[in-house]
Parts: sequence; structure tokens; C-alpha cells
Amino acid sequence: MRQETIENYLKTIYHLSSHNTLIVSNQKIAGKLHLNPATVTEGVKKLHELKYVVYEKSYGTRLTAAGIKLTLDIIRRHRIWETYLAKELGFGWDEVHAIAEELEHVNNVKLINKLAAILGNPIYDPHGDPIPDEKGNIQKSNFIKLSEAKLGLNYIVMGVTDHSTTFLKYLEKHHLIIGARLNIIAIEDFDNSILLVCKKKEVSISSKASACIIVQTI
Amino acid sequence: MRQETIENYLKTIYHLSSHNTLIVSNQKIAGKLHLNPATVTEGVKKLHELKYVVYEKSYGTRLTAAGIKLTLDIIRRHRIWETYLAKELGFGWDEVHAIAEELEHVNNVKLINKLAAILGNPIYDPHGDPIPDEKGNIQKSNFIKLSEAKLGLNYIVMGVTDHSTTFLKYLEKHHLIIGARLNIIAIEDFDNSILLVCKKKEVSISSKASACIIVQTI
DNA sequence: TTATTAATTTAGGCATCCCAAAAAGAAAAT
DNA sequence: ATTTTCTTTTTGGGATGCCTAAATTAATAA
Repeated sequence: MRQETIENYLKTIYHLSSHNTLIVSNQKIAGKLHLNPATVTEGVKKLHELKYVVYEKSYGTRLTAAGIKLTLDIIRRHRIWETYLAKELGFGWDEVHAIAEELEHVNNVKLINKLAAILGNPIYDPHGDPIPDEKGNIQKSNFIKLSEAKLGLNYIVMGVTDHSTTFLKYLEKHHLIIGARLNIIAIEDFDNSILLVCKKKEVSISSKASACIIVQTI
Repeated sequence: MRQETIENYLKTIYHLSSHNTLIVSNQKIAGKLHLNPATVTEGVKKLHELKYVVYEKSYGTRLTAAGIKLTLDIIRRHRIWETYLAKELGFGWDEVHAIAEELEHVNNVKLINKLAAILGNPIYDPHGDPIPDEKGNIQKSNFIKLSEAKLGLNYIVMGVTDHSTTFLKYLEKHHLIIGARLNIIAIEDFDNSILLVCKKKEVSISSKASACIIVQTI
């Protein structure tokens, strides 16, 4: 798979998943990339093999840690170039996106870091979007997936990323509705399942389910 | 044919032909691009269809006017980036080539002209190679192909670009050896053949032959 | 629950870009 | 002038990336 193709898929998946919290459908990816859904099925299969995403048949796709890291690299390059084009080379904010779209594929860490340094290592680009740093740290909301929750902390359920009937029924059964408060009491090393207390009852949530529940620290 | 593939072929042909005066063999192109000669046969056929080169089977390839223009665009981008990377971004001369090799494929006239303006529209890059201007003008030697010679002027034969026995015999017959002095007395609109005087004899040279003879004004 | 609608995947096909090996052609050497 | 050597082209085939149409699967509505 060509590097540019990989990068375009990952960027699309990242943006469609609202900063990497949602599971993304083939149709949405196909729409953004102007590809046929059948093509996207092939594409996400290959990205899965490359370990950049987890793709489950007839279900959807989400980025892996490696996928997120690469995507943030691309976004960093894109936003640093946008900022440099606007601030140092006098381009209008309306012009910079299209040029950055091409420049972002040139992967040279020293070059991007040099441009960033000249700009004073900005954290936001001209459009107000956050620029990841070299390590992939980015200013973001404190919405996380339940699968990323930490032991002992309290959370509130903010939403879900899977709207299938079976999943919603599963949540209802465990009272994991929007607004529900949770306390994490154990995280199993074995299968990454999460043991939590909700409505004074202990519930064990599989890693698959916890990756579809969006929570916020309280 | 992908734009990047086209550009890599044209650059290679340009450089192998010593600034576009020589006919280039498939083998040479294959060597530079690390491709199989069979692949290059296909490649130059397509470039011929695209009117960027004239390819003659079992003979060789040379750039057309359109091919030269595009190539000079690419060389301009490459050399402007090299200069910008070295002078404005503090990269070493040894580092700039590899980065420029990628940046050169981003085709945005305004961007390159902006960088050139910042640099003071340089005519030479850090390596001393000439930078074409926006219109494709480039500092070059006064060696030209006989096919580009002008009516009425005098020239001296400096070399040939085709070393086949049949061609060399043809030249010998007309006394067109290296060092021979020529005066152009007519250029036929019909077939671009050139009528010239050499050793006090009138000789008509076909456009194909005149494209293989390198001359210099005297 | 079943029927309908929508999304996804499979299957088959086409174009591109690459290769190796065989065949053809041109150049060089005897 | 003929053989040998080198280059180029042809042939056939593999991998990729894209498509359409048909089949499957999931979601929604009745």
C-alpha cells in the first residue's frame, strides 16, 4: 500500500472519528476519500494487516496506538505547514490548506521541527486547531474511551460510538446510560476487561464494549 | 501515468542527455531509475503518447519542447527548495538534495515564486547549478542541436548524439565531421530539413539527422 | 417478528506499474 | 562478412488500486 494512500486513510479515519473516539463506517470513509465502499473494504483490511487500525467485518474501523501516532505526525506536518505558509510566506488562510495537503506527505522530522522552531513551536494553527508536538501530544478534550480509563477514578458516561440495538440493550441492562456515574475498581491484565461500580452494582465490561463508551473524569 | 513517475522519467532523461542535447538509451534510464529495461520501454512509450518525448523504437528518446518545459519547472522547484533549505532554514548542502527530491513534486507556482523572491530570485543554487526562471529560461552553454540553428548564422560541429555506423557514415559522406564549419542557408517549413553549406558544398540535412548534431555559434 | 431498506462484502474485471525470460535487433569484433 | 556480444523489445505474469454488479449482512419499520 502506497504511503500516501495509508496517510490519507488514516487522516480520514481520525477526523471522522472525532479525534479518534468513534468507530468509523466504510461508507463515511468512502465519502470523504471519493472512493467506492467496496474499495474501502479492501483498504481497511490492508490497514488492519499493517496494524494501523482494528477493522471488524461489517462493523467498523478504529485506529490503533500506532495508527494514532502516525496520524498525529501527519496532522502535525499539515498544521505546521499551514502556519508557516500563513505567517512566514504571506499566504491567506484560505490558501494554506490545499498546499499543506501536499506538503504534509513529505516526512522529514528535522524540517518540520525547524519550521516549528521558527514559528515558536505553536500549539494552535491559523484555524485554531491544535498542533501535536513531536511526540504526539495534542491539546484535546477530556473525553476518553472507557477502555482508556484509569483504575480508581470516577467517570461519567458521555456517549457511545456504537449504535447497534444489541449494544444499546447490553448497556441498558447494566444501567450504563448517558449520565451514569462509574468508579473503576479493577482492570484485568488478561483480557483488558474493566470491573466497575455503576448504580451500586459491580459490572464487568469487555474490552470491546469499553472501547465504544465515551466517558469524562469527574 | 502518475505525475510523479512522469517527473522522475523526465528529470532522468534531461540529466542523462547532458542538458537535453543527447538521445538517451533505455538502459541508461533504467540504471538511473533502478528499473528493469523492459519497464522503461513501456515508460517511454507512454511519455511519447503524452508528447513529452519523442521515442523511436530501438533507437532512443529525447525530450520535446513540452517535455523540456515541464522538466525545467521541476528543476526550478528542486533548486529553489535546495537554496531555501540551505539559506533560510539552515540545512547543510549535503542534506538539501534528498529533501528537495520530495518537495519538488509539490507543484505550486505561487509557493515557488514566493520562496524565490525571498531568496532574491537566484540564478544559481548552492551547488552552483543554474536555476531556471518561471518561463524556463536557464543559464546554459551555447551548445545547441543543429535542428535549433538559425537561418544565416555560422556554426561549428561540436559532436553527435547518435553513434550508429549508418549515421556516422552519412555524416562522413557530407563532411560533417567534428570541427566542420557550417552556414545555414535555408530551413524548410515543410519537413524542417536544413540546407547548409559545408566545405563549399550545399547539403540538405533531414530534421532527424539535424537533431543528432551538436553545434556552437561562431 | 417479519419485511423492507441500507450498508457491507464478495466476485470479477480493468488499468497501471513492475518484473524475468525469451526473442529480435543493432553494434562490435574477428 | 559472419559471428559474437550487447541492447532493446516482446511476452507473459504478479501485485496494487480502483470499479460495478451481485450477494450477504445488519438496521429499521411495519
